[in-house]
Amino acid sequence: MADVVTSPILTDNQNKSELCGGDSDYGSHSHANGNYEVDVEQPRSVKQEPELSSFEAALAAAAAGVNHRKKENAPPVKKEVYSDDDDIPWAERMAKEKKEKSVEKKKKKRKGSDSEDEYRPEVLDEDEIPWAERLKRDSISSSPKKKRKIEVDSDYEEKNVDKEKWTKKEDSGSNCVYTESRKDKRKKKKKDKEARESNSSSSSSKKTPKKEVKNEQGEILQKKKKKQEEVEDVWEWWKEEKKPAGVKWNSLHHKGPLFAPPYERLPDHVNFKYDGKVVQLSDEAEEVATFYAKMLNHDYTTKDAFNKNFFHDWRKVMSPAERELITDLKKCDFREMTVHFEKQSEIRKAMSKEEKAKIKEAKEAEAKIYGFAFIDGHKQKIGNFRIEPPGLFRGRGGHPKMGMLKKRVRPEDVIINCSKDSEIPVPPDGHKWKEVRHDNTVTWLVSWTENVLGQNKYIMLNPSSKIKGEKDYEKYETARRLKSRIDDIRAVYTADWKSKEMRLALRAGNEKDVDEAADTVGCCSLRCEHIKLYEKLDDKEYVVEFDFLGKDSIRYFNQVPVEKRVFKNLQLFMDNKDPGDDLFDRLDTASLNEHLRSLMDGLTVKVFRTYNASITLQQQLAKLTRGIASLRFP
DNA sequence: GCGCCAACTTAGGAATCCGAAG
DNA sequence: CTTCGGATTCCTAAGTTGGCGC
Repeated sequence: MADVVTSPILTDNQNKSELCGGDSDYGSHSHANGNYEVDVEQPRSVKQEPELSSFEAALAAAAAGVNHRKKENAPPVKKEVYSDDDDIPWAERMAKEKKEKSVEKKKKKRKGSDSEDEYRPEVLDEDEIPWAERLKRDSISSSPKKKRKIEVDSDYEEKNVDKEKWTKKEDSGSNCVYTESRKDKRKKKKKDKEARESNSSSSSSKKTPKKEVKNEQGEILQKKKKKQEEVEDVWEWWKEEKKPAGVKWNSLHHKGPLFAPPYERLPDHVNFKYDGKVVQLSDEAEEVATFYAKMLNHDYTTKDAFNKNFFHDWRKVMSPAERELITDLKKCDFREMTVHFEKQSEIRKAMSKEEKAKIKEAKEAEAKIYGFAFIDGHKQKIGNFRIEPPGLFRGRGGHPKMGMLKKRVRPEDVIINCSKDSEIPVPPDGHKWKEVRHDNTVTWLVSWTENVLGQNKYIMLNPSSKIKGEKDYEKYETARRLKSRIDDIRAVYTADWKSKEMRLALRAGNEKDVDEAADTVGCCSLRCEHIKLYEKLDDKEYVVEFDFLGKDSIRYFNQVPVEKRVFKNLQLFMDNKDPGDDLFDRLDTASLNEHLRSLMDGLTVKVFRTYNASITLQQQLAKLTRGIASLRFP
């Protein structure tokens, strides 16, 4: 069975490797046996996240009295001494234990043997050896075999190539030709095969014109050749020496960003009407009006905040005369524009194959120029080489800024990052870059500041690139280390909980400004109003009910029976607080992660997410592929 | 030490592709 | 051939995290 936690190969470039965990529900069940069932019946509007244990960890950290940012404002945590051990505030016990542990740790360190950070399981099973090392080891022990594997169709190599949809092929001439990924080719090959068969077996059955078949056959040979060279060009960066800390590249060369095409005015017969009368808008005002017209049938335009923000920003780009005339959005009639765009999209859909192919070709030509960067001499695909076009900000949930105008990005807004000795990308005619820098401690090629939230946006490499792959690799290695430590770590905070654990699936949750973003929370930013405590609910005792908006304003609702002690602690946390107060006022993501790092080097909340998603995928794969030998990972 | 922010990852939703069924 | 719906890809919003400056 494929070892998910082991292999960076499975961290595919669409971030979907975590999908298995991401869409499944762990939170609503207590998994004493560790078997996480995927619950497909979870209502879509109420989402449960997979990072089971972050909440426990949060509680642990909170209780351990970690330093926090809002200490001054926080009401003092009630200190009570209980005679019954069962009723001693968990927070206090944790603090005590932590102290004892740290003393023990120091003792151990003095002995000079295994410090926590250098923890190694006694026996390394295959799982615990980093994938790269295993690969190296394998290549040493059986290098001829390995070499053959690369040439033949091994799963491992195939996945790598798949990740790279387009790979460089040095043609006999100086031109670089890009071949499609194996996956795509497999599909094409299938088609080709069918075409050939139908051609050779019966000349009468002509599904495709003869001329075309001939071409395709020619292509097959070429493709075979390409396929071999493509494989040779896979950059096996995981076998290379690592760069010094902080350095992300030695040389970086690219063509800069591709800007959105300039605005083209609507045809004369498409009109905007105000108060029933046709109004000729200026270029700027018309462009922004089209953004709204394109969204007229979308839910967004029924939202007050969206309309208000749009109208405010639209009026800003109007000419004084327009601004004087157009004062009420309700009197604006965009329908002709909307109909025009709908027609256009229908025309696009109804285009002939040839026309579509032409457009595709033109896009590919753009991608050929702008879609690649050379990093340390290797050609790598760029993730998003097109600069975001202007439009209306589509904030999700109840975002207060939805509908605001996202302005057109000009070269003067753009910072270019490349190596000093490289050919510096040329800005469009008559323009200048905001800045050209040569910072090899970051991975972005281009950046600009977006005007709605004032945040930086970046052009970065595709997930299949070395830079992203390496990070992904690290991520899974950390998750793998967590696999060997998870029992210890859980034991730290569940020592007294015996059988029942309070396992939840929550994000960490950072503080944020309610005026700047939707009011969503995670574990660390939960407020008292987000939980309800029931001593008894239905037939269960000590039930905690969670009801809040998580990431993307997706509602999280869950009722979890917990250990009495956990329940009492939550009661304690809620004591003397208003509904709007932070539940864990002594906790934030920084201190939580600091605490986690003390348990394991490199451990953060996110690692639990990766770990849980991976282990779930592994378990599900094991369950569903039992006995299917052909699905074995090499 | 704490608050802010740059840099980076993750994931929702729209657009597009693609294949099966009618 | 058309229609439909699921899969895939693209785009970018919304998170997390670590480091830096005050």
